Amino acid sequence: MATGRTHRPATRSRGIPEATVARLPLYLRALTALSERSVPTVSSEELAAAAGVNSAKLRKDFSYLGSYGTRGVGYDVEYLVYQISRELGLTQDWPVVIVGIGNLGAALANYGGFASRGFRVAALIDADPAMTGKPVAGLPVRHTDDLESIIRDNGVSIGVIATPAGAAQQVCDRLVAAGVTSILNFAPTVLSVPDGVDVRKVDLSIELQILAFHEQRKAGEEPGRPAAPAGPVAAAARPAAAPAAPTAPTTSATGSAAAVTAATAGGRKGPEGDVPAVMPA
Amino acid sequence: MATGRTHRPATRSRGIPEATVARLPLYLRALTALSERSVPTVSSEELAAAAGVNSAKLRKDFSYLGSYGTRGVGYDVEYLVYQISRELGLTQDWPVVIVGIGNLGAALANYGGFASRGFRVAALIDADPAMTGKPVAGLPVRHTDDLESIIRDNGVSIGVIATPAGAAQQVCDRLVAAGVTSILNFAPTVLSVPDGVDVRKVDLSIELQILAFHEQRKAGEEPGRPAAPAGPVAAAARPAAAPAAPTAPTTSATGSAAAVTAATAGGRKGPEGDVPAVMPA
DNA sequence: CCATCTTTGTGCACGCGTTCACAAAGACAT
DNA sequence: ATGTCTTTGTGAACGCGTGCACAAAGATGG
Repeated sequence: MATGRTHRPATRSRGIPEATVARLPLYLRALTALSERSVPTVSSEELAAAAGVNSAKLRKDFSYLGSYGTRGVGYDVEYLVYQISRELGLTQDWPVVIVGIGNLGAALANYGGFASRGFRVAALIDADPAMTGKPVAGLPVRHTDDLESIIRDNGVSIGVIATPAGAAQQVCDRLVAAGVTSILNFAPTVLSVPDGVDVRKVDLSIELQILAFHEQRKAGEEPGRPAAPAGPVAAAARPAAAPAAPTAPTTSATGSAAAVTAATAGGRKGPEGDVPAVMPA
Repeated sequence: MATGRTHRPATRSRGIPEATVARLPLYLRALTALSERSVPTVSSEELAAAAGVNSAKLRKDFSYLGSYGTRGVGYDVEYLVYQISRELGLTQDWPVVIVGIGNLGAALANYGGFASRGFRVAALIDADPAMTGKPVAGLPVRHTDDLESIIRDNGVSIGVIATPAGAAQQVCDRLVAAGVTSILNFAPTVLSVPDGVDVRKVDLSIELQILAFHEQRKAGEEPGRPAAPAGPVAAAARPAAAPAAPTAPTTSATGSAAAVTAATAGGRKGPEGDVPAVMPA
């Protein structure tokens, strides 16, 4: 999976644990598949296998929603689909805007899984004037100048940011100021938002780095040390040069501290330069 | 953030907790930014703020790597960048293949954040013969028939799946059989892999559904019940019809159970039909 | 109506992760 | 050299999430 939740100290919303909420879409997908096959009921064991989780965990998850199962039989598929959909708020229509129509933004706009889950792309927004009016996925790209009015006219409360890192915080601020209270961030930056606004982050590069960590570990555990079976091409110390042990800083500690503080506290601008293309770094 | 890790019962690899590993890339990004600004040292407090985490957590995370800080001063930026890079295996060159060159696959191929982190796109692979040879992001698309030889010739151990859901498991099986041991899955399916293979999943739809849940909760807590301030357009019960209370299943429980078992146990084929476009559902 | 069998719902214990709070360590000034 | 001040590194407590294991519930068959 991608990264994870942003702050929210496990604020168990209405008694339903965050971990459970994160699994509900998984169950919903499996149930939808069963529903399409006209399967009337499932046991926790079967559904858990389909969703890739433990059956006890699944039952406990469902227990937070209420008792929708029948002992000795299992769960009614249709009924459970409806209950989970309702719990997730998927029985409503959620207008969504996508900001930043590069490669990724276009891919998201073309994504068919939106409408089927109650999400409707209300508008595509990009800062490049050359993009304005150009149709992407059947929608004309709107210019950033219209961001506020688009949000207000459509009652948008969920925004997707697919801009370069450097623009993300600024876009985020404008979205929030216009009334957006949930943000899905694909830009490789830590967004700062006021209380009451939810941010979730998807970061491809982080996922790959986590995989690399485990991959390296696997290779290291192999009997043969130098070359792993299907391991990476051994590239002698790519980074400039391995710095020696920490040396005493040349500038004063307080001096560097001030610089850092200025960069982060005032840091509405992404610390990392703009990423060349589109995807999360 | 996107979704999360797949199985792996918190197998603390070499003493470093999974949760810590997942945060290391975050620290690395913040440190890289500081390095580019030629900041020599950072305190845990400052770095934690830049990475959006608790300072105590950051210090504990670093303590798993060893004692790289200097009390009274902080951490040497360059040295820490090197240590984290090494720990994550980023000082090696990781050849990666992307399978499924639709909108999303193309976006990933064009992503500039790969090379800067030690990842190199070895090949782009697609099943559509019409795509074969067509250049995407400077690389000619290869046909699926060559998958095995590409993996072996380049020593690829990390694969990215950006195919429709229906093809994902099959592609996964071939990747694994050819020697891939880490997979980043963008298809909306639960992949089954043998032990020793890591799978991480990125699922856009799940992220949006989690946001919708919290958004609904916020709207529900507002004084005015029916229409939320910037809430969703109230669409009267979109789903077909709210099923009544669970009715006794018409077919026998054992009958339906068998059907489900067949669908999931044998289920190398995605339970959900192919998604129209490209992105995770 | 009773016995048996299946499957849910949950009490309980365990382990991981987070956070607090502080002692130890070192830099820096005098 | 000594004292002060900053910041790390970590012991310990707490809370959440997971998984076990079982009692309760209900279906099913005789």
